[in-house]
Amino acid sequence: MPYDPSAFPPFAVTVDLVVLTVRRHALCALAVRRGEPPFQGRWALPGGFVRGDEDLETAAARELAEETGLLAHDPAGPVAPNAAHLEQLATYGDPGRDPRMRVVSVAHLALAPDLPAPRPGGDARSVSWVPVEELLHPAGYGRDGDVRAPLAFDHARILADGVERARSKIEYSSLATAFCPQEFTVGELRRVYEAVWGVALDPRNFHRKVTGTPGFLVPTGGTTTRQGGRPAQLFRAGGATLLNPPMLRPEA
Amino acid sequence: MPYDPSAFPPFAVTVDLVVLTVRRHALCALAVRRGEPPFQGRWALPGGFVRGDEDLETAAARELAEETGLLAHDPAGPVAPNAAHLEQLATYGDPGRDPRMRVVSVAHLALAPDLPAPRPGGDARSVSWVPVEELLHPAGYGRDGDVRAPLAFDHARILADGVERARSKIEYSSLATAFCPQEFTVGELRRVYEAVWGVALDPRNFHRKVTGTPGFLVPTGGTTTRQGGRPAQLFRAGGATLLNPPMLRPEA
DNA sequence: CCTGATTATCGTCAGGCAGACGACTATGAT
DNA sequence: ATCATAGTCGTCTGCCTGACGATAATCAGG
Repeated sequence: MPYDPSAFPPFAVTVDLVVLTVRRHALCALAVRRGEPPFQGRWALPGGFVRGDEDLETAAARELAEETGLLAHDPAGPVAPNAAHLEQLATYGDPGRDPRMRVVSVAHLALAPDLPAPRPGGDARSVSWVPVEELLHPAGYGRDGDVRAPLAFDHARILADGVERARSKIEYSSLATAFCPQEFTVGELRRVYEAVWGVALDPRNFHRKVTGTPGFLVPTGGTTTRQGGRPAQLFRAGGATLLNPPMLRPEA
Repeated sequence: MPYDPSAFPPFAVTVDLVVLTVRRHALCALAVRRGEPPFQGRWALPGGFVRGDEDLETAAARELAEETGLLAHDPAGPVAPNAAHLEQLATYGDPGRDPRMRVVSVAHLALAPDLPAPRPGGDARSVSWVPVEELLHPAGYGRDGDVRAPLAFDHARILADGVERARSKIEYSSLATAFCPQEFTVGELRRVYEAVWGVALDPRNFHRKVTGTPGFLVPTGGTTTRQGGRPAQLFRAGGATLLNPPMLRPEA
């Protein structure tokens, strides 16, 4: 089998984004409404072609910025106020996943805090935060104008993989703080876990766990009462990235 | 930004394989010696181009079979005697990672039992099991004919990612049994963990843990004395794929 | 046959952590 | 003032783990 540079079939390579946030106690994903065939009028994940001289992660960060204005979080640099966690998720390359041509898509997962202004970029397409439940199980939903149809292409599977990655990763890492603003309370962090896992957690045990794990949370000294009730301490994310022992997800 | 099917740069897409096994108490990876530039004479991971009508996982399984004769394990089908675990690892696409052209490589991770005949396929290239320590830290090694040079391309990073995936995944899944033959003893399974993690485990606590986890191990009734000492019970892998609570990796 | 080396297997005990849940605190709303 | 709401601190119990003692069943060699 001698090497022949002309003997490989050409592929288009794209990045697709699973961008997750927590809004109003629900896990939501960024979705764009398709304006043209195939799958015209259906929801799809944002994404685009990788450029000829571009790194995969750079392409994902560029698409993220174009769609949301979010910057990918650089672990080495300073923490930008609108930084998001970004990591590679998986790659999808079935022949026929795009009817137009052979496309291999490197999906990425981004986690962002609930943005005051999650408005789309300069693009004219409709971009929205949609609860993942609606996107993954569209049958039971669809009040008023909602598109009651499954996601375009194989994006339902990509989204499901991204959601499962997020669900399992907040178990053993401090990644849940990526859903929170820079300063947050224990209760707000707990509501992130509850929204992502879809369960209720005991506030007292949760408080003991997260405040007792060294390096997870750093108190800032301030307090807030924005949730009502007794004022709560404000924290920032600490340096620890791994949670040991992990936060256990309750049985389904 | 109107859609233009001709506006994307063409990429070559390959699959690279991190095939791991445990031989003589050491974690080993399958490596091929490169016979031509670039990186002539260096170790590289096995891999090849994805065909035009081929699924990514199919391409990985095909390469695996070509290099080792192993079949990818089909969870739905019967357990073949030479079946290996195969899963997607990550995708590497830096411009310039291959000096010849723009190549995006979808790396896969395969875990195989120690094969009596791990001989290469019909290919003329030199294929060997090499301890991962030698491949990742070549400076301190290299007795007699060994190539004391780092892996070709970005394969050292791919291998490191694959090893880390295997190390973390045997913590919370029953995947370690993929390194064992169909029937194995608790001691043999323990030596797998010790080789992959590079630590010593207490045989008594390990025995209690694995035999006490429901669905992990199924006794076959037979015993063996192939390790010397008192005869040990033989087990098969049970149906459970998730270990809850996980097997804890001792601190480094 | 007896002895020691080797591996497997069972048991015990103390410490740590999680789930269940009681109690108290500090705010805003009525 | 009273209530609803959310936060924070404790207690208790059961499970799991790490450390380690003890026993069992084989083989090698005298």
